Amino acid sequence: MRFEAITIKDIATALGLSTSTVSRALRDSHEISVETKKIVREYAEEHNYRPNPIALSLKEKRSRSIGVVVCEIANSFFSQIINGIESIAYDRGYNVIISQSHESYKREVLDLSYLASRSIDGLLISVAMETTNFDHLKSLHDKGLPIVFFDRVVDDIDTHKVIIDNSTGAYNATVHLMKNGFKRIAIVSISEHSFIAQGRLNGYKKALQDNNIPEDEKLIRYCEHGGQNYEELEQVMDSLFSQKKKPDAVFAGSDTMTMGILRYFKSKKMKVPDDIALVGFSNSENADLLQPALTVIKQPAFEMGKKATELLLKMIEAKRQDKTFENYVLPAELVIRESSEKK
Amino acid sequence: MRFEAITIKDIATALGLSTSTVSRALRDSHEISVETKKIVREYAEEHNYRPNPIALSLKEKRSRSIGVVVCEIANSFFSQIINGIESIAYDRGYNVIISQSHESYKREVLDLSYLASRSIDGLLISVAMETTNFDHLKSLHDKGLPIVFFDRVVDDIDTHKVIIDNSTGAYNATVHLMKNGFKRIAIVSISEHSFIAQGRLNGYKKALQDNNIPEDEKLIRYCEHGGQNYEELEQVMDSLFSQKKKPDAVFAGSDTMTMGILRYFKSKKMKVPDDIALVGFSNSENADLLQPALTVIKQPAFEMGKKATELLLKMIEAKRQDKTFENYVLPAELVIRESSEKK
DNA sequence: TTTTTTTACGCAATCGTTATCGGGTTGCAG
DNA sequence: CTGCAACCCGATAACGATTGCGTAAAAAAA
Repeated sequence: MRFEAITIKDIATALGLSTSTVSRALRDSHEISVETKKIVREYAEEHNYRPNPIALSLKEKRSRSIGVVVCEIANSFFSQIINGIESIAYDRGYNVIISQSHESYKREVLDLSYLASRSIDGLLISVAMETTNFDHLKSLHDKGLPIVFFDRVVDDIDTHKVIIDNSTGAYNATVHLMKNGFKRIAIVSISEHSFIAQGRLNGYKKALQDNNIPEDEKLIRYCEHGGQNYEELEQVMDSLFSQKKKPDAVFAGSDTMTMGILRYFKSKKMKVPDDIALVGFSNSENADLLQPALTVIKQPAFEMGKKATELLLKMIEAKRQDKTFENYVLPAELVIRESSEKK
Repeated sequence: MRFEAITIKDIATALGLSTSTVSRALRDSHEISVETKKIVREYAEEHNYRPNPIALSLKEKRSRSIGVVVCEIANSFFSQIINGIESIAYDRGYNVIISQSHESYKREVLDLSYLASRSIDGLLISVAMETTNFDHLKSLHDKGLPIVFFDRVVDDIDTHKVIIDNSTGAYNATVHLMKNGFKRIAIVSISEHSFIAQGRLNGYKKALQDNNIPEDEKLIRYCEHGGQNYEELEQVMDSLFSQKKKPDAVFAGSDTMTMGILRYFKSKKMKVPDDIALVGFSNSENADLLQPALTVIKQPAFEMGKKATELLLKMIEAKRQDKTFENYVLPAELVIRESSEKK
């Protein structure tokens, strides 16, 4: 606060001491007498002195702020993650600067240069779906900026990563559908290049294999933009359901897509689960209130944010940099509801 | 970035100039020769020089960051607002520091002292539902901190405010229910003390009056904690529906409560809208996918965030403080769906 | 030619804080 | 009585950037 903020200098002149003495007294240095400390502290307390964080940052060459890049704040999965990030950062006295990439590579590069110019101490990022070139991240990493990836990670940058066990999540969901009698299970996935899509696809395929159901490429579809625009999703769905042998269940690869697909079914008057079953990744708080109540794979978003932040702060505050990095994998939970029940 | 960040001093020594010359060259001062400017600029460009924002903050006595206090990030209404805030702040080069009050007065006070200690240039706040004493805000306001209230405002602090037209929103929703033939319309509102609850209640009452329906106090209920915990809501609903003359429609006063009430009805096997109609405030993106598709009053959250931020930045960047403040009122939109249709 | 003005740059202070160095006073052992 | 810690504290220099002031040299005016 610039508003008549009291500084160490003010205390010094008021008490007839030097700034260094005041500074030391407040930091409880042994080379200041007990009485002086007491006087200084009381005065500081009384006048509600707070060290100027900006001056400290300048001196310590650290901003005590961390940058966060997500695609969208207004997406329950990411807002829950941010919640987790905040909860740790707040406790440890760090600022959180949030930027959104809106899944755009260009915007992500811009965000990063902005964050770098704000001199962040570390970075938490879930890369945009569009991003296939990681030079902007590599260059920051090479310069020594502590980075922790979460959810959408970059394989060939060596640092901490916090991910969901996408494979097992997808596996469980697929097995669940098969157990409920569905035979032709389609998967609508986000961009094929993405790390996450790979994991989810692998789980899906493994589930088919383990149950001796042959893969059918016609049942595997991708949305390059992750269903951010409904039109893309609609096209993909149209092509999926214009086939002769239609799927009897759909497994949706992201929150936005799960909702989009449900919306698609409604618009086509397809009854879920009677005409078609649906299971999808989703962190919506209200999946139980949907029509039908949706079977979802729920991700521990809050924990993810917490864990990623803890790892980042550990890196930032480490005396010397550690060369061993964690690859923290969180389980995804299958919540079974109506949308996957055969009638 | 502390990572080998290039400073003005580095440029100066590299080019055999003084820091002042470099600084002025970069700021395009007229007292630097064209050639020198060119040399400096090229060198700066080449080495990707960025002025250290922390040093600037210290000098200019402003942090270029604004504080935001909301009750919950992971609530679509507020995350949409934050989205709006970010969109403006980002463009104007401001940081956004977000804190959550979780509707707790204590936490709100803590948040504010934290933000103040982070030396924010201005504050955007939607006060917690618990908060009835505003001294913490008044004291900051008196010290000269620019504040803009949004959504939940404080009447007796004189500054910019951005609110939703709660009264008209509630009025339209109530009239809509009456037009659809509902007679006993209950309102379940957030804390009675709140500014918002008052507006919504007034709209509700006015709608009844205008249609010559007598008010019935038994149909007006409050949740002190705004339905943050389901138990509170359940109790209120139980008492509402244990009456002899039961309501045939419910008007819910907040996003959380709207979802909670729908959940309540489902748990009690009450069919919406056949047994009971429901209309509520909600900014959920998926209200159309609910069972039943929900008639909601949707608030222009994104715009609200934008407008509040614009006003705040205007205050912050004003040479002299203006004494006339805007009370910006945004319209709420009634989106009609199944949950309010009589069959 | 001399004086004045302009040009183009450097010096040093400043923002708030801490670290380094140094200095004066006291107590105590040699 | 001297020397040397121990104790308490002050002056100063950073951190990176801006800015008022000073000034040498060049240009213009006298």
